[in-house]
Amino acid sequence: MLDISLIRAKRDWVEGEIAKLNTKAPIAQIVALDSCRRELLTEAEELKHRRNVVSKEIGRMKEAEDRQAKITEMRAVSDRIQALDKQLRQVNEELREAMLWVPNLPHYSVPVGPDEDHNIILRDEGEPREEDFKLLPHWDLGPKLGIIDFERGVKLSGTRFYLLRGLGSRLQRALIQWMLDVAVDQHGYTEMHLPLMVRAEMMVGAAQLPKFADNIYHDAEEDFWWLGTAEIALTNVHRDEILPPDSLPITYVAYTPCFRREKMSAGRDVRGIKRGHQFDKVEMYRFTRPETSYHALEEMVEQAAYLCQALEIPYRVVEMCTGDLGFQASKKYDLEMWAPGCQEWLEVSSLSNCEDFQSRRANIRFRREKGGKPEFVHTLNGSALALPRVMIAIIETYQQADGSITVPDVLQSYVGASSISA
RNA sequence: GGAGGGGUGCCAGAGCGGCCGAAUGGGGCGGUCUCGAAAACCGUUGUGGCUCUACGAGUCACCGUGGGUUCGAAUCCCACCCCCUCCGCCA
Repeated sequence: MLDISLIRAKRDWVEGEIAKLNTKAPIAQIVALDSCRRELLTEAEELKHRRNVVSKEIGRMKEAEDRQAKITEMRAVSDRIQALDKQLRQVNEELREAMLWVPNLPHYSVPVGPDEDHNIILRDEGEPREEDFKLLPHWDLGPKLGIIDFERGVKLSGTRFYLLRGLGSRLQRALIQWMLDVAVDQHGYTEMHLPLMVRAEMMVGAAQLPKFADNIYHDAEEDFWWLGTAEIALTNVHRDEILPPDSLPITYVAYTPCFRREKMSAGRDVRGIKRGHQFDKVEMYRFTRPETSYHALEEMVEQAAYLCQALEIPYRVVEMCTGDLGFQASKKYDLEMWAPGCQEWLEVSSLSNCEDFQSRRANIRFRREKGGKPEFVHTLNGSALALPRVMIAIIETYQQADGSITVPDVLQSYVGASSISA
């Protein structure tokens, strides 16, 4: 959520920034509702002041006649207040709802561009593999090795579901374990185990609702919402808190399954394990002071990139342009791994600085010093990494001429094997 | 799932419908005393909105949440959320 006073003071500038995002927001409506709200508020509060004063007088009055006269007068005042409050409630609700549809604004450093074709490839690491034999895509190699089972996944749950089997399952578990260990042991993150379903307010706080309701699994009976990413739960861990001085930065890492309806990408990426309704992910998360959040973002990019390097898989770092920033981010980087079988760059990580966009929604603040005024924290999130796509990259990159897969060095002790064969 | 109890400020804990933004104790912060510390004593200790002649002033709101009754609600009524205890059931 943006600061309403920013919209009030610099409306044209805000509208210009939103235009860069190649999206729309109900700014005109917000400005109108805001001024309406303040008019109603002023009148209501003046009347309430009068009522407070006179009501105290009534309490002290002895003469029944005087008393009754004042009570009659105040009855009218109260009726008016009630009417104003009712209007005010409605205006407030409309204003809040409208504010929830306004996207975050881009950081000044973000390149301006209408869509993903204008993203910037910052760097490219590692040589894409070329062989004299044909490198198979994972959807062929996986079933051949008995480590991915598409048919039975579909039998159980329908399209976009699959099973991992044997060393395939173990390889993924090894990756999860290894990535958590790196985050905790090398980078000092605190590991979290989270609820996978949360209340609707958490979805609003993390800026998933109201805009992305279509993409979220929802249990109507209990009103539980399933995580599309651990970011949603992590954002709300410190909801409605004022963090004491010296508590920042707070850094968390969590492994969770993620659930997405994928309504927007119906018919796309249906082959293989690239885009399922359920996938696993290790997520890094930080709460920082405003002045350190961009440094933190760069650190997180390096931490995610380290994983790609350690796995010895070619990857690249892409900086999102304004048109591809999404709803919550002020600045965002993607990490992509090269999958030589399906000949595709796969997004394995997305790292964002949301500044105070989520912390305003979820009301997460901190104090610089004892007695200082509460300020909103900055929140950052980044995958480290998304499992299915890393699995694809490993399976395709490490395949051998005999059809087996060599296990990357860093994972061998976790997998308990150096290669996977049929 | 059944029965009961409860949600008040940083914590504990009071609170006849007006004198309650809230007693009292503890904690924190500042000070007196002290070579220093402890003890004792004194003072202080929330968040948000709006307005303005704006490093300040005024005002409104906030005692789980949302409504209602009333001239006036922490106090009365309704709904919801959460917590605790006991019983039942269960990985």
